[in-house]
Parts: sequence; C-alpha cells; structure tokens
Amino acid sequence: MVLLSVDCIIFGFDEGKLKILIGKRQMDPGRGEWSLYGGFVSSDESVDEAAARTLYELTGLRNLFMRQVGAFGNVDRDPGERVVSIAYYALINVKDYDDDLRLSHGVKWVDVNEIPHLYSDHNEMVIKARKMMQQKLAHEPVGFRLLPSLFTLTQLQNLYEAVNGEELDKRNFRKRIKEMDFIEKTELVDKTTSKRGAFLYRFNKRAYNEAPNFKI
Amino acid sequence: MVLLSVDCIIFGFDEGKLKILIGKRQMDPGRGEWSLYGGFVSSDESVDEAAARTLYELTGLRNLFMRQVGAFGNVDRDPGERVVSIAYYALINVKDYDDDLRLSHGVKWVDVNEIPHLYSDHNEMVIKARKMMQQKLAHEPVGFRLLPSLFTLTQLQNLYEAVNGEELDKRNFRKRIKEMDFIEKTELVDKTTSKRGAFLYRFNKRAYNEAPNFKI
DNA sequence: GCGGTAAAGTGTAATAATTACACCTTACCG
DNA sequence: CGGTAAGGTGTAATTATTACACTTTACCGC
Repeated sequence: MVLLSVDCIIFGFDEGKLKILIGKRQMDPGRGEWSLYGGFVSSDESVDEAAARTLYELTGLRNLFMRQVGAFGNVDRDPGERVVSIAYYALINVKDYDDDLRLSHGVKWVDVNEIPHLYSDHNEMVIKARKMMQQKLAHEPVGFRLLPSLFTLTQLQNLYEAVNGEELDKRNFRKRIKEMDFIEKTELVDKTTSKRGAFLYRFNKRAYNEAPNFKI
Repeated sequence: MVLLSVDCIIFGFDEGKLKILIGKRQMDPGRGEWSLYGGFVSSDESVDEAAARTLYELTGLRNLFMRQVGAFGNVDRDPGERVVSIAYYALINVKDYDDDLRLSHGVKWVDVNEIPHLYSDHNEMVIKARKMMQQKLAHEPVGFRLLPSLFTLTQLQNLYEAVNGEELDKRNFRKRIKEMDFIEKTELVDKTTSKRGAFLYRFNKRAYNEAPNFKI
C-alpha cells in the first residue's frame, strides 16, 4: 500500500540571503537527520489542503504563496514504508514568522547555498523547488511575498540578487522598476540601513491586475 | 485510504496539428466519458516507472520523452474511491505508433485546440501539460521527438507554429536554425510535399551536448 | 559646525537581439 | 513549355539590453 505525504520547502529572505527552513527529523527512520518539514495527506483533504495545513502547523501562517513542486515517488525513497511525497514550496516574510513558534518546532533558517545533506530525496526537492521559484519570481510579481509590505528598492534588488545568484546593475534594475506602475513609491522613508534614508515602495496588486506587465 | 494513479497526456504532431491521445473510459465511474489513458501505481514500482509502463502498454514504445506534470489530488476528483493522480506528458512521433495497437486500445488523436470535456479533472491536466511542454520546447531541443528522425525545415516550423499557436516568419526561423550546428542538413531530399523537394535535416544529440545553445 | 562616510539616487551611449519584409528557384504537371 | 506551389534566401529598422560614474543626503564623530 502506498502512503501519501507532503514536504515543504519554505523560502525566506533574511540578512540579504535566500534561506529555507529545515529541522532535525523527529521520527524513525532517519531520526536526527536534517529534513524538510512535512506531513501525511489525510483522506478528507486535498493534497493542496494538506500542504497548506502543514505550512500552517509549522508557521501559524495562512494564505501563503505556495506552489506544487511535484511528486517524488521512488520505491526506496523512504526506508520504512512506501511513501510517495508531493513537494510544495512556499514564500514567507521571515518577520511574519514568530520566533518562539519556530523554535518550538525545532526548525532553523539555512542559506540555500549551504544546505546540508537532507533526509531521503529532500535535497532533490529543494533543487527543483529552487529552480521553479527562481523561474516564478522572474516572470510573476511574487517576490514581494518574501519582503515586508513596505520595502526599499535596495532590499528588492538584494532579494533578486540572492534568488538569481548574480549581481544586478542598480541603474538598470531601477529603470525596470520604474516601468512597472504597480510598484508604487510611498512618501515613507526607511532609515534603518542608511543615514540618508531610502524611500519605501509597495506592491499594488490591483494595479498589477489591470496591467500585468511584470519583467525583471 | 488513498490510491495512486498516473495519467498520460501524449502529444503527437500530425497533419500540421498538435494532438493528444484520448479514449472512452472503460470502467466505472465515468464509463463512456472521454478520458486520458492512465493506470494505477503498484507498490513495487516508482511513480515514474508506472508512467513509463502505462505509456508502453498503450503505445508499445519505450524511452519516450516524458515529464511529470504534477499531482492532482482534490478529494472529490474521482467519484468512486479517493484517488490521487500524477499526470505525465510524453512526446511521440505519430508514425512510430502502430495503428492497430492504437485501435485495440480505442484511443484517438484529437487536436489540442478541440479537446472535448474529459473525465474528472483531466482537462486541467491537459492545460497544465500543454503549458509545460510549450515551455520545454521553447528552451530545449525536444521538439524533434514529435517528428521523424529526418525532417524538413517546413515541418519543423509547422511544428513550432502548432505548439505555440502562432505563425512564425520563415526567414527568421531558418536564420535561427542555421545558428544551431546540431541541427544538421543532410543531402537527402523529401519530395512528398513539393515538386521541388526539400532538404531533410537531422538533430545531432551528441553535437548538442557539446554546445547546448538551443533557442527558438 | 564641519569633514568624513556610506548608502541612495540618477541618464546616456554602445551593442546586441528581434522584427519586418519580397522575390527568385526549382521541378513537376497538364 | 507555361503554370503552379512549395523551397529557399538577406538586409535594414527597431527595440531591448548592457555597461558605466558621479552627485546627493543626513548622520556621526571630532
């Protein structure tokens, strides 16, 4: 008989780095190994719902941006029973995640470029999720889900640099942003990262829906 | 308990049109409805293997180009039992598929733009598969899997036009092809579609691997 | 109060990529 | 041997992308 589970690759952006949540596996087989957070699909919920529920259990957050990565179904991927797992990635704003709740689940943020060996095929899941989210962020305005609702252009640029693993030209980057009217400049200024202060911007979803022309 | 199945979106290119294989469902629930061809995942095979086996059962072909589309797991997607299905798409050269075998399975080719209502969530699967294969064909040289090993440039262009649903400029198209050394001109000529005859080309996989620069 | 500092902010020119476009060639057929 | 229908070919205009350096601002420390 085949069991169905979900595994979550949860992306966050912190300290200028793209990170994911991992924890030490609490059950056998593989107890103590680094692992993604997951759970089983129960018979009264869809697979998407199971993923959303699992994300909620871990983070206390709902309505996260979430996409399916795919099904991982090798026969021997789980040394115990036959388990097929559907991987999902999600984007969260790190500051929305209560630190005590995080600690109570024993998970931590690790740089996507420094991921240790993970349980079973979880490294594969992470690699595929990373590619998919990279692709997604390049073509749809969802990167904002990794930032506070108000953000500076430098933050946004740093985010894209971390996601794509390459530096961007500041002037060219800002030129592009300026072409997208749904990224709105506010009159608010953030002074935490410079003496001068930087204007805060906001993503206007409604405006985007009227003229969906995103391109970075 | 959750059952696991696979469903196949099998693309072929014929009469200048992109098509998929569908058949009338042979079992309840939904007997008689148009449907994708699928099968159950058994406990001694991976999900990928189950898809490959299912493709082989239907077409008699192995080593097809095949990619996972994703897991479809709504609770009520199958009116009978709880079945989660992993969809796969595959690319085949229509002429490799024996017509008697096809008829014996009661499946037929239908234009992707004229797909009838299909059983359960199969239409969704087709839509997602189509997007994914379109994306794939634009970025990797796998379109050849839909053509005979020798093909004319007109055939290749017609294929890409059918896949993308838009006409392409002949000169610009051929300019691009010429830049890709792994698409090799042979001295052979196809005379079936014109009096003059058209040179046949061939995809050289080895050459591609040495300089993988595909772009259409 | 003033010089140093460090991030914020700004425009233009060169290059590359993409698009638009029309006529000649060929070989068969009647 | 003229008509026909698909095969085959190049250039110029436009658009998109890249590269690049200095000024502004406000705080901090002296």
